[in-house]
Amino acid sequence: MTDSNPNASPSAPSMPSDALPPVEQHAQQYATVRNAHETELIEDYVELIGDLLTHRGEARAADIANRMGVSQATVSKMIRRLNELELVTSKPYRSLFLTAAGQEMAETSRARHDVVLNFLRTLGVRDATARIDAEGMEHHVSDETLAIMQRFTEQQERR
Amino acid sequence: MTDSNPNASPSAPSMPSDALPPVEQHAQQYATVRNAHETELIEDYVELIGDLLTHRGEARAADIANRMGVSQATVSKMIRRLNELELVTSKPYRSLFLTAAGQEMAETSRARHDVVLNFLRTLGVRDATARIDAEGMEHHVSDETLAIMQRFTEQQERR
DNA sequence: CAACATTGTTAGCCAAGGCTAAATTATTTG
DNA sequence: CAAATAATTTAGCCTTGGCTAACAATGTTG
Ligand SMILES: [Mn+2]
Ligand SMILES: [Mn+2]
Ligand SMILES: [Mn+2]
Ligand SMILES: [Mn+2]
Repeated sequence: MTDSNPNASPSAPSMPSDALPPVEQHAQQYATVRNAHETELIEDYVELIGDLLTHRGEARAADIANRMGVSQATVSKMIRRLNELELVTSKPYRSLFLTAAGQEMAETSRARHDVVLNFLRTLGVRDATARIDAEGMEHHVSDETLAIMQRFTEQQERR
Repeated sequence: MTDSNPNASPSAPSMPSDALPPVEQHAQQYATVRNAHETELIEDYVELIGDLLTHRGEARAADIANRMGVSQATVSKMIRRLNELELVTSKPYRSLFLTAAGQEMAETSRARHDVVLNFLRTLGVRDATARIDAEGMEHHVSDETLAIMQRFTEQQERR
């Protein structure tokens, strides 16, 4: 064992480079990221389908492909997966709809996405940049951080 | 074409849900995320190897496996890839080292990681949470946002 | 220094998420 | 209403990043 660091949580406010965290904590960091990556594409699809239903009244595979910037074949395959996960219902050649579980996921994801996006805007990030960053960041923001972002945004607005 | 939205950039400060962005911009959001996901694991490995070299003097496959929370076989395969990308040099059964390109990537990634981590701490996120969130967020933060985070952190410290 | 423990590699498997090309099914229109 | 067009699905391919099990090399120690 080359490595054994029982304890190290220096919260010095701005040191250039902290000591390595304890092995278990470090592994947990990466595990959480791997976990987020398993669900984030699913969340983005469900969120997008919800948005299309809200703003366009229907969610067609071709629209999803255009908005995702991905081939129709890729979308078709993903729709099969969403179906198996019982997040959407679909009849061939018809608009998609969200199941109850799908709607819940869509709302949660949308709310989280909006908090992150508005937080970035409030910080002063340009809109186009904020949208790009929020699309990736949203999946890696804990509830704790999300609440802080929300509070921050509200406080800034109240001025 | 069911979908055609020429222009929509409402920067209203906290509307519940914005209109859909134009298709091309929307597709660009997802494309940027897909792109980040292609490089982020590589960055995390290189960053970790750099950190192990700095803090431990050597970077062994077993340590990486423990810290990443992943099997040794997975690490072994990834090392082959890092070799092919000429980011590390390795002789079998010896510590890894970073090439010049690898060192540069390690430093860039580490700096970015630290900015995000310290920003979250400054916001008031608990250390363990901040570490987890930073590990995922770092790969989805634009240079623009990074600069703003850095400035914010420095301003808060100067009080 | 031989046995045991640790470390590293290889082989072979799997699922996810891309792609292109071809086939199928609606929809629109002359 | 038949033909052309558009939308969707399927088939088959690829890369990435996991895994386990078996094997190989190195290190440690009685
Ligand atoms: Mn997203
Ligand atoms: Mn990371
Ligand atoms: Mn990192
Ligand atoms: Mn990510």
